[in-house]
Amino acid sequence: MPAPSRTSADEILAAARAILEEDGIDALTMQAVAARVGVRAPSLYKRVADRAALVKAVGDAVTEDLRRTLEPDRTSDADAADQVRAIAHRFRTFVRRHPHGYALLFAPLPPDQAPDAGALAAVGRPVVEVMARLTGEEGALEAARTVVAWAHGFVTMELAGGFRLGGDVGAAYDAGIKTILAGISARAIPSSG
Amino acid sequence: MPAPSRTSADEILAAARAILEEDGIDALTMQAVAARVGVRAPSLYKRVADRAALVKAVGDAVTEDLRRTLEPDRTSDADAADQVRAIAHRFRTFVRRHPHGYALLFAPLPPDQAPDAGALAAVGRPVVEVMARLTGEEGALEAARTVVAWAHGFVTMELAGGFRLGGDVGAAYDAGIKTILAGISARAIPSSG
DNA sequence: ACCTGAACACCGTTCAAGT
DNA sequence: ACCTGAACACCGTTCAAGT
Repeated sequence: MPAPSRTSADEILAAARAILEEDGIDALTMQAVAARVGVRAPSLYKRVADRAALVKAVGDAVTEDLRRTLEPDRTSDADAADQVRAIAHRFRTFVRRHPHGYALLFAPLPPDQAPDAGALAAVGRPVVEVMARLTGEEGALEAARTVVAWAHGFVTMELAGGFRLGGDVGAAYDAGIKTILAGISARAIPSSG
Repeated sequence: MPAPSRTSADEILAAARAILEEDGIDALTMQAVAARVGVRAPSLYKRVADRAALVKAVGDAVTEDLRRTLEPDRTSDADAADQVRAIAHRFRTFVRRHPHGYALLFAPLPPDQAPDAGALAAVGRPVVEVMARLTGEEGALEAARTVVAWAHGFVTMELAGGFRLGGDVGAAYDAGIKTILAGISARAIPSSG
């Protein structure tokens, strides 16, 4: 006799993400996920291979959300530097809203739990695209990497409490990106845009 | 009848660090540490409060090693920009030699396992010190934060595999720091040094 | 076809009992 | 004093048995 499904892979993934964001990675147990979707832990294995696959799926979902968040506004007529600043601002807002999710993307995880590295690398593509208008195509990738590394480092250290030494962290963030952009301009011959 | 000690807090800490560096944080179990020092797991509780305290001690020890690694060479007569580049280079070398240890410093850990945030923040002090010669005292802290955030972000993404898209990563690192320093120079009025 | 309790391996931790 | 086996709570995972 067929027994009706009481949950689904999507519901399990959503529950896992909610638990992660609320209580962190250590709280993301199979039993907690099962309780949240209303089954017992063994039933989860009908939908997901194991906990590692579930953690990976969560990381991949966060990656995709972040990618969408950073998509450039191609209808904007703001100058390229301002568009980079806008992307950087959306990035920091995302990370502050999803601190546990973002931390998962760079957590020291065994390979079977780590999110797809290619997809994660592709998240920075909008920055390369906009940067090409500041540096030309040749220098765009390197300049984008510098901006992305700085932004990632800044928010990671902010989350870790490394910037408590004073002042307005948001203002420091905007000052930082202006410094980076100034360095990029000083070292590149801008093209038309 | 007193029983002789078969291990010590120092030996336990060293064993924990070795296991972390060899096999990562998930391999750092009380049983693995106990086996390495030649006792059973319950005996560890005579020397360390619990696993959380041991993980924190490992992180604090890594922090202290990193702090020593980044100390500026105060006898050097290299110009300030070259000294910043030298510190950045020692930083990347340290992280590549101790990837699991460095990852631990920014891992999403419960508060009782996280390394001391104040000590971690103090690791960047040499950068502030040298930067003051480029920017003056007022701008040194902000400029140092920008360099530190960028360097941290760069190596973190390098470890996560985010820079596979090609080329010489070491050269990209040096190019990045030159860009940052150019931006700092462009936005600051240098003092004498 | 899916769900469940029971079972197993593993880990952190406590504690009474050994020396 | 320190060490140990046994025990407990917890977690991931498998599987035979239910519907």
